[in-house]
This record gives sequence, structure tokens and C-alpha cells, in this order.
Amino acid sequence: MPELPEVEVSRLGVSPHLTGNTITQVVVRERRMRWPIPEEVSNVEGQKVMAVKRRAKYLLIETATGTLVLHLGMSGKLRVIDANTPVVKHDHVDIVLNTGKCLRLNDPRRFGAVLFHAPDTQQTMFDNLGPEPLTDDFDDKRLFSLSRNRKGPVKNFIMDNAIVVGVGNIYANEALFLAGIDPRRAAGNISAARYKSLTATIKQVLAKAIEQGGTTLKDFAQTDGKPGYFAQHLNVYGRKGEPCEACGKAIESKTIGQRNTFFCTRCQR
DNA sequence: CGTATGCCCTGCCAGC
DNA sequence: TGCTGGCAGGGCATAC
Repeated sequence: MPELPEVEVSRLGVSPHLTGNTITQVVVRERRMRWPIPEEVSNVEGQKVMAVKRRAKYLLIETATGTLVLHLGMSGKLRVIDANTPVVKHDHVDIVLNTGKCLRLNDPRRFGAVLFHAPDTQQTMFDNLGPEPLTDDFDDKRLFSLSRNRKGPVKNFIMDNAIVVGVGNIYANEALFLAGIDPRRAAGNISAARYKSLTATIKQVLAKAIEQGGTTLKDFAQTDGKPGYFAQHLNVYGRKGEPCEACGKAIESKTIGQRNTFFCTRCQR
């Protein structure tokens, strides 16, 4: 379940292995991902990686002849390993480097994606995305004003990529708990003051998850490298029936917007 | 415009 | 033991 922190930790982990090195080959074993992997991904062969960036949950591997765009979907995992490591089931793509290593994408459910963006071309893919949550572009005043004519639950609102990117189910639950807001409340009915604390808790849970991932994840080349954010303490997500650590009342769960939602009815109103 | 629903896909687990 | 059904879920397409 890669959320933004996992993608950012992956970026931090793989970047030192890629940046400044040359992609010798892109091996595609399974083209059927969320979208078919285009032939053009081979355009980066022979190119030096200039930078590894991130936009929302997309990883961007930039070269002079174009950018590889990776999405991990639901079940995608990246590893940096020796290029001759035997493949296992669902190892769909290798980005082979001149160092003898390769970046290998394993994705059982194939909800992920590998795309190619040519340089200096208009890309519409990111046009409808909201601001990055950890930048100053995401602030409480904007969140509040966009919420005004929204009748749907605040949880759906903060998970809407046009509002702010990268807030998935886990961190939406956690941020709403820390802000003391009932996830079922209509987004348009919440005060500016409460959006101020919600903005802060969204930034807080995401930043903390990245920090924990970054400190736990020593070396992305480890084959057993468990992403560090699993160490993160969760207050409500997945804790149905367990006592709220703030007040002791049992955590409840309900489906909101087709997704499982966890909250404390005493602490969140 | 906002909102709701369906779809893509496989691993895992509960229940029989 | 082996089958079945349900669930997990990001993001896009479609319909209202």
C-alpha cells in the first residue's frame, strides 16, 4: 500500500544508486501494467540519470532524452540489486545500470505503471493534481476555501488528488484523528480553525512517516529491506475494536467513500 | 462543477 | 485439503 511517504522513501533510497550513473538497458518482461508499458522507455538507454524526482506518488527518473515515470500502484516494490540476480514472480521491469546493479520493479497486482515522457513536450498527466502536501503551496487557507461548496465527507475531500496529492487511506485516517475531526463530517461544514489544525496534522503524519522510513532504511540494496515506515505507530488505522489510546473508547470502523475508515467517536467530532 | 460507481489485478485469509 | 468469496486499494473513466 504505497502512500506518499513510501514513494518518497523509495526515492531517497534508490536515488544514490541511479543519479550520475548510466542506464544501459531497460528490460520489460511484462508490458501489461495499469497502462501498457510503451516501447519508448528504451529511449533512455545509454543515458545518464540526471535526477530522481517525485510528483505526487509518481517517481521521475530524468535523463537528457526523456523521463521514466514510475508508479507503484498498490503492490509495487522497488529494489536495487545485482543485475544478474535471478528473477522471481512478478519481476516485471529492470532498469539496468552501468554499475552492474539494476532497479527492479516487482508488482503482483500490476496496478503500477512505467511510462515515458519525452523532453520538452507538453505532459497533461499532472495537470489536475493539487499541491504537494509538504510544501507551502498546501496551506489551510486554500484547503478551507476549496472546501466551501463540498457536501461530501471531509475524508474524501482530503483524499482528492485535485485538492492535495499523496494523502491515502491510512494517513487520511490518522490525520483526522490527530485533528479531532469526525471523518464523516461534510467538508463544507468545517471551520477555518479546524482546517488549520487538519493541514498541520496532514503535514505532520506524512513528514513523520518519511523520517521514520528514512532512518530505518539503511540501504535500499538490501534484498530484505523492509520499508521503515512500518515502524510507525498508527492511532486508528486497522485498530477496529481496540481502545483509543487517548480516551479508551473502542475504535469504530465504517465504510466511507468505498474505503474502510477508522475513528474514535469520542475524540473526533 | 461535484459526486458516485466501476474497473483494473493478485495475494491472503476466513469459512466451509 | 481444496475450494470459494471477500477484501485490500490508487487513479482513471464514465455517468448523473
